[in-house]
Amino acid sequence: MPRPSPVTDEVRRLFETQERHAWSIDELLTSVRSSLGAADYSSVFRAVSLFEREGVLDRIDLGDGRARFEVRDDHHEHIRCERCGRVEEVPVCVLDDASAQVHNLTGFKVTSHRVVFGGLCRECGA
Amino acid sequence: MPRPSPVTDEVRRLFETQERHAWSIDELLTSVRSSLGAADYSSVFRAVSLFEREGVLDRIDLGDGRARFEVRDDHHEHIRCERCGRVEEVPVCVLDDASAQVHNLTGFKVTSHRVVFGGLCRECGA
DNA sequence: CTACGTGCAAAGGTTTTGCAACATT
DNA sequence: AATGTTGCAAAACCTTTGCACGTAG
Repeated sequence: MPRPSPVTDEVRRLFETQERHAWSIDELLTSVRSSLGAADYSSVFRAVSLFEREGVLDRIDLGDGRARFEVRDDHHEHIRCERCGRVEEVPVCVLDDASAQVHNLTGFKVTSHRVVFGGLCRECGA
Repeated sequence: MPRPSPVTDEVRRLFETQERHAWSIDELLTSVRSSLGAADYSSVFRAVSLFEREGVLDRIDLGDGRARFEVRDDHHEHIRCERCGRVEEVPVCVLDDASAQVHNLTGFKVTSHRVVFGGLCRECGA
């Protein structure tokens, strides 16, 4: 039986139950603190690092200077509001057949891609 | 007549004459030092910041933790070797007509996008 | 003398790690 | 007693800024 690990458990629970996408460590920490009362940044960091090592989470970089984590599932892209920073999921992969073209153009063996759209969300665009 | 500004001039010269894409500040600094003998990181930083403000350079983020700069020109995507970090240009935009689809799917007003392919360059893939 | 470019050093922000304390097995 | 989880603090890494110096106008 594993030892109690409230912080790690709460981080896991957040990813399992919440609909949120692309959690930053700070966002996770805020949520964990509201549940547990207290927690340290490094503990949350170690939790997501563990899950990333286990292959449960993917680390993504949206270009806003902070790492974000989300459950590893079907590939998709992201869209981030350039005004408020809100991040949502683009539920399709628009590049599935572009890789061959990229290979032809560059000679690289394409193994991954990462797309981030920028824009204004419904609230900010109004 | 402007004052002498060897560092700024040399950074400008690198962008004007070199074929390299997506310079990081450290890469610029190394190159400037090999030409001028000595230069400071902050001077190179201020040069690229100036050029970015002037609209001559674009800052891009390839997800490797360092800012990169390149001459503002026709929009294109990037591909980065996941092993050696080499960055090359993908001389097409594979997303020109995907924005409307993204808008329909998310409701965001799409104003930009950023694509980074990952892969293995010809040397590393062998 | 004034203004600008530069170097130096330090501040900021985020990620990462070392270490000791603590609790559970 | 041993081990794993956590908190605290500091290191590490990159970007950014404050300040003083030196030089050209």
